[in-house]
Amino acid sequence: MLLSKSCVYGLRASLYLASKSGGEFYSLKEISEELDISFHFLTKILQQLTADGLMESYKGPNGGVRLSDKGMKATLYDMVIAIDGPGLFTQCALGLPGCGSQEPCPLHESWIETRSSIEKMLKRTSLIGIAKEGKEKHFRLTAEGQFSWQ
Amino acid sequence: MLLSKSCVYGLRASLYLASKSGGEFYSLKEISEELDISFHFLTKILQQLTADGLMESYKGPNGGVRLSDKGMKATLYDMVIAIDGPGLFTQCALGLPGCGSQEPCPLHESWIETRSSIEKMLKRTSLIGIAKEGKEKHFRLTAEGQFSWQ
DNA sequence: TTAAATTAAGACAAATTACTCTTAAATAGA
DNA sequence: TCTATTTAAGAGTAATTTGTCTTAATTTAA
Repeated sequence: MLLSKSCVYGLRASLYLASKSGGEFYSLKEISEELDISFHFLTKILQQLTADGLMESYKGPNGGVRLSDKGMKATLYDMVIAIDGPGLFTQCALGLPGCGSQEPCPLHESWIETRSSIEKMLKRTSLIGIAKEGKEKHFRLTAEGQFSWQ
Repeated sequence: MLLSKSCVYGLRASLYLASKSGGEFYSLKEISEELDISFHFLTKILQQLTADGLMESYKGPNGGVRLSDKGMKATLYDMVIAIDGPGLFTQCALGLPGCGSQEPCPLHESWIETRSSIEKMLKRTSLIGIAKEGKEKHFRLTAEGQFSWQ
């Protein structure tokens, strides 16, 4: 798989929050139920995004998480980096540590091109962009499609 | 990671055999040592490729494996499919089962484009093509670069 | 015929990823 | 102040991937 499950869950939750974007906090319970993601697992993942400054959290009744200013400006690339790290965009397709233009593996040239097209795609896709588009096009964020962008 | 470790090992071994291409059998011991891959693990992986008809094996002294006729004509795509399966080329980037042009996830359109560029890259790259090019360009197949295409 | 070399197959172990559970800390509101 | 609600943190469990080991089957050659 291109992205880890953690990353996919993190992206879906980020898009959920981007679609709300009223500045309020949304509880992890609500998010996990709406998106059909394990509550505790999602908690861990969003803690990473909070630690990274892409989200903010608030404890106690009516607490929850929301996108920070940084998070509101973020692209999918930022979210992927925060959760999966930069490996996808830096590593050799054959996993060879010394691979580079100096001493390339057989896939090097092709792969850096493909890899950069993945990177560009994620960098040009902003959370708020999708949230806006989602309201028109009713994208699905869950397996059963129960989530609605309103 | 884009490809599993099994897949990467399988690709590297396939390229190794393509670079020899004399029709002889090469022992797994030799291949695993040259490419610095665990012998038993590599055995398992190449058994898959043998089961898939991309390689042929022969037991006993001077036994080993070689690319079959099918394997000699194969592209990296064929090898990836045989080891990792078609998931990379069929699945939704967000892992949503029902995702498609009917009910797309937010990444659907971008992802099928990116996904197809990965697919095209792997499909246009044949084992023998790389073997030929490797002899000119001395690509690396190992971390330490000890393998030479001759 | 026997021993050595080799792949095949399956059980096992370790590492990583995915997920769950429990307890602690913070906060709001009664 | 007390209780309920919520995130934080960490330990624990399960599943998957990666890697190892042992035994069996096949084949060659002495």
